[in-house]
Amino acid sequence: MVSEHELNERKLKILHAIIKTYLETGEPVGSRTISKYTDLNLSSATIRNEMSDLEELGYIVQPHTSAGRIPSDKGYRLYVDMLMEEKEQELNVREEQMLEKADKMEKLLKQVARVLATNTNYATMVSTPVNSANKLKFIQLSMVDEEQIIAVIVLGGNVIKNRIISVEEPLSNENLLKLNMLLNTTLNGMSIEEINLGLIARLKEQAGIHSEVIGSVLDAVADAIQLEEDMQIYTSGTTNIFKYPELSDKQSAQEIISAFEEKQQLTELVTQTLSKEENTGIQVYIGDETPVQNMKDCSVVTATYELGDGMKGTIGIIGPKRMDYEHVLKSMKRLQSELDQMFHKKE
Amino acid sequence: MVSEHELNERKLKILHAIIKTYLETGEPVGSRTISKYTDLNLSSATIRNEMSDLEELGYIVQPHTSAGRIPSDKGYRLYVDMLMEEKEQELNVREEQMLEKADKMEKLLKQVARVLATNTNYATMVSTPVNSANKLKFIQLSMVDEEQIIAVIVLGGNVIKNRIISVEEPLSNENLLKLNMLLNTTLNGMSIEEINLGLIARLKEQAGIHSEVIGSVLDAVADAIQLEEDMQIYTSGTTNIFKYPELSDKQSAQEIISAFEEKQQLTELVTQTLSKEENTGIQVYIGDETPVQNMKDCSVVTATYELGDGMKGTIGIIGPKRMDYEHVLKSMKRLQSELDQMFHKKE
DNA sequence: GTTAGCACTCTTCGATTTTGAGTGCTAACA
DNA sequence: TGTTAGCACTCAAAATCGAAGAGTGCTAAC
Repeated sequence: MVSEHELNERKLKILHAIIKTYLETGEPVGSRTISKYTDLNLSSATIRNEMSDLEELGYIVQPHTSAGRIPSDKGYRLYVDMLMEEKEQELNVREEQMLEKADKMEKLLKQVARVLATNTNYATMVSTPVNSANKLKFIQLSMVDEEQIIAVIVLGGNVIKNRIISVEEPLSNENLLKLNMLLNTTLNGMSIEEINLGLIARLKEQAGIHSEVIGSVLDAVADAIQLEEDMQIYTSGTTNIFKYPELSDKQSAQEIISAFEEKQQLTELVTQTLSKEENTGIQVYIGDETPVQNMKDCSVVTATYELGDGMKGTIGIIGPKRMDYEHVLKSMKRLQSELDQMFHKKE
Repeated sequence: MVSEHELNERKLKILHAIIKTYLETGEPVGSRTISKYTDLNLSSATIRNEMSDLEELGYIVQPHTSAGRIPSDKGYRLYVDMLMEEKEQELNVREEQMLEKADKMEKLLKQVARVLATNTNYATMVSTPVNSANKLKFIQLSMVDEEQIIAVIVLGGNVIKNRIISVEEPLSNENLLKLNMLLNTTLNGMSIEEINLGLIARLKEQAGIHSEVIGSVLDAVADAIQLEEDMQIYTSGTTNIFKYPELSDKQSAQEIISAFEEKQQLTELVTQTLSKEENTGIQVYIGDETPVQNMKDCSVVTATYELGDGMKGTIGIIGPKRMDYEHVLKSMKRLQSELDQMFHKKE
């Protein structure tokens, strides 16, 4: 971690100025620029000396001799942690409207991804909410036709799952009713961890001749309750990466886009994000810090949102390391609170 | 359409040779190459004369003077329609295994997309099957808790939909049973078109005090039965386009990748494909022929697959115009029949 | 400690040249 | 009459060259 002894105030100011201008221009920044556009009133030569020190300390690097300096990962990290001041951001009415319209959760989340992408000019992702400790709320079996039973399973947060179960011979209405009763009274409010072998054995016993149906049902329940399976991830603005030359060479572009298409890696990012419990729920990964290998030349900002009932989802922004962190963090926070409002208005 | 008078056999042979070598190399092909690598035994000068004719007829074009020739869209079209001979293709055991493993439909389709992408080196898409004339098979209402009813709707092909309906006061078990009976006897086997206002009015009347629940339920049914809503599209190998220089400049790449991310355009492609009833179910769009604007510099090959019950889905391959049509068509046909087998084995 | 000045390094950009593939045309040939 | 050798010509792509310019590091003076 950065000690204060390492950098005096002047060095900090210079570093700040370097990073800020680099975020805007994307070009290496030289000593002359800093000397002119800050209120330090130092000559370029002095700046050069300081820059030389900063480079030695690892906060900035030179792409090649006789080029200006650009921030290193360590420099960015310092910037995000200490230097950056967050500016107030006005509400954008148009976005507001876009979000209002979305009626269903799924559409809403897609919309969120899109709004965020157009608003920030980075690539974005939004995961559907999942529940790490999900509880059973309701089970119902019904005969669809002679050979098939449909099991409707409602989890906390009104997540609905269905499974079709095939049986040799139809169950009578009466038996079905009994079975439903049995299942509901026994399993209601239970989480997946609580449904153990002993319980299953007991259930089967009570079900008598229908024990094999119980087995199938419990399999279905266990299957349905697995969260990863049905976490969806929506992405938007992937092609925004082409706006940043440092990411749009074939090699990088290919890696990043692959990660966005094969959702596997994003899933990884989401689970990792959700597992870390931070106070604000917002995390910044710079370069190598990211859990997604394919994005090691990017910065990734994630936020978690909550629905109550323990349901949590993740929003992510992926862009170049010279990302406009102030803007992004601000947008994230706004979205977070907006989603919060929406979901809590609904209930 | 191409008349036979326009091209004698020698011209056809030369055109064939040009296209074939261009498909392999991706570079404009000159007269010398053709004269050397065919059994025509003609000098390059003669070939040049013929090529000049072929250009005048619009089958090939010259990117610039003093370059070789490349096929025009018209040339490709002739090739696909007449010239191409499909070579036999050996079964690939590894793919076979990959496909076998997938247990659920969703996974299977994702797998199909992936296999096809790695096998062909093009970008691929697979749509989940939808039913253009879907019928209601089963409806069941249940109380989840005091204020919420869950409606489970099963459509032909065992497609299951759920809707949650809020009510002011709970329905008694008895009433629920009646309502279920009423709904099932009335609506069973009906398609969306058959559920008209008269029927709805009659239903509401019979339901008595629960008429407003009926209204909500029917809304839910209508909503659930809409096909577009829940057609999913899986893509794979989008980044394969970077393998073809003619598609990997920023402009094109961005357009194509956007189309793959925002599924809107692909949905368009699917509906268009499904609406055209061809004998083999395989279609080839070359360049401007494609329904997807963003892919006008590509060739698109689509195939439809069937599940019975009128459920149909689409597989698509998107690549450069100089696509290996033989290989692609062969792969498509194989996949088609393989999927057919699988789905009919299951039932 | 700060700064002016200067030599030096590298990239970038444009202009120019070179190279090589490929054509079209003409004249000769079978 | 169709085929071919030969040659002049064209043009894109690659290589070469020479500023121009941005920026640095170092030294010496303030």
